[in-house]
Amino acid sequence: MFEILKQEGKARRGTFICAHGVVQTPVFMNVGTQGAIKGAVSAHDLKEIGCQVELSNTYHLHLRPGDGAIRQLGGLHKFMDWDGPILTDSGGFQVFSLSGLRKITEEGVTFSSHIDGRRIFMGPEESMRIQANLGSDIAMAFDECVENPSPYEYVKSSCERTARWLERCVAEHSRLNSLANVVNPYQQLFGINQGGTFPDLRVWHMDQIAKLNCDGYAIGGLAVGEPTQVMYDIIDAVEPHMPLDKPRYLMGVGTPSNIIEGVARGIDFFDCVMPARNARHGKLYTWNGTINIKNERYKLDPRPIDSTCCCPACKSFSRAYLRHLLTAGEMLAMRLAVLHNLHFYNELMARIRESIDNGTFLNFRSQYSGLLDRPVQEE
RNA sequence: GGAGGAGUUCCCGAGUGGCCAAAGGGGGCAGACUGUAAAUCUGUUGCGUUUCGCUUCGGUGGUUCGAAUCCACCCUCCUCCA
Repeated sequence: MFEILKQEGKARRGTFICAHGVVQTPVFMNVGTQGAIKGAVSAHDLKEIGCQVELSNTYHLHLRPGDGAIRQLGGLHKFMDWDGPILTDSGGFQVFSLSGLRKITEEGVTFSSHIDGRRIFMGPEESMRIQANLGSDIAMAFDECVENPSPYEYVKSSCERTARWLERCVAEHSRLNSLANVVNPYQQLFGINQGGTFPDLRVWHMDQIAKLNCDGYAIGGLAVGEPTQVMYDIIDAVEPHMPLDKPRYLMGVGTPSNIIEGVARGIDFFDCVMPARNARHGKLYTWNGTINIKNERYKLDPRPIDSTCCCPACKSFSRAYLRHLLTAGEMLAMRLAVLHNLHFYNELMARIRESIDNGTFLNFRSQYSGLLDRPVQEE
C-alpha cells in the first residue's frame, strides 16, 4: 500500500494507495473536523486548492449528526461529496482537549458531551465502529493524548493502556472490515505512538505497537505543551523504531517549519488546524513569512497576499480588500483566507515533494525552515 | 414665551466632594493560536523625562485644603405646555 519512491537523508518521497485514490507523500491533510473545513469551505473547494486527504473527527461526527445517520446516507464521502481519501481521527485527541469533561478507565473514556452534557462512552471498539460507519479510508486507533508535561508514572501507565487499546482496535477493525455490508471494506488502520516527553517510554511503546502490523504509524501527543525542540528530539528518538515500509504520521503538526523539520526526520503525513484557524484570525502565509492581514499597514495595500500565489484569493483580490472584509466581519473574508492558507500548505507539500524528487530537499529546508513561520521582515 | 430633562475620554454610557485619568460595553491598535468546545482568547487605548508630573468630564467664573460631582451666568440638545 505504501511505496517509497525516493529518499534524501531521512526525508521520504512516496505514494500511499487507499480506497479513494493514491496519496503523494509527504502530504498535509486538510482538517474538516465536522465534515467541513471551518470558514465556509466545501469539499469541492478542496479540489481547487490542492488538497489530497480530508480529515474528519470520530467524536464530533458521532455526537452530531451521528455516525448511524451518516452510514444511512451512504458514508462520509457521499455525505460531504468528497471522493478523495478521508482520514478519521479516533476521538483520542478529545481525551486531551476535553480533559475537563471526561473520565478514563481501562475500558475506555466517558465524555460529558460538550454540546448538551449527556454521557458518551467511547472505547477502542466504539471508536472503530463509528469510523467503520463513516467509511473513512484511514481509521486512527483510539488512544489517550496526554498533555505535556505530565508525570512519568502517569505517562507510563497511560501509554501501556493505549498499547492495550491498540490490540482491541486491531481486533475490532479486522472484524468490522470482514462484515458483508461494511461501508468501506478497504479501510486501513494506523496505530498511534504515545509516551509524552520521555524517550524510553516512547521507544518502548513504539516497539510494542510495531508488532501489531498496522497499515501505518502515527506519533501522537506532541505539540501539546512541550517546547518545539523537545518535539524534534522525541521524533528523533522514535523514528528509528518505526517500520520503514509503513507511512509515518505526525499528528496535529504543525507550522510550516515544523512540517519541513518533520519531513527531514522521516515523517510522511501531517495535519494541523493551524492554517485554517490562523486564516480565520487573519494570519496568512506567504513565501516571505507571515502577515497579519488585519494590521493597519495593509489598509491601502493593492497587492495580493502573495504575488506568486495562484489561490482563489490571490488571483482576484487585494490585501486591502481582504483586510476590509475581515475587519467588517464578512464571511467571505474567512473563506478566502482559509482557501489561501490551505492552498499555501498544500503548495508547501508539493514543493517539498518536488525537492526530494530533485534531490534538493536539504537546500529547500535551509532556505525555508524558520523563515515561513516568522512575520515578513520588509517588502 | 413658560416648565422640566440632558451635555463625561474616538462612540455609547457609569460616576453626584478626596480611594477618578474616570466602571462597563463598542470601536481602534497589537498579540496568541499545533490529531478544532476557537468567526475564539489576551493585552492596550489622554500626554510626558512614568513609584511621579501635566492636561481632560459643554463654556466662563466662583465656593473649597481638594470639583466630573456644589454655586452663578452663558451655550447646545431633548420633552411637555403656550
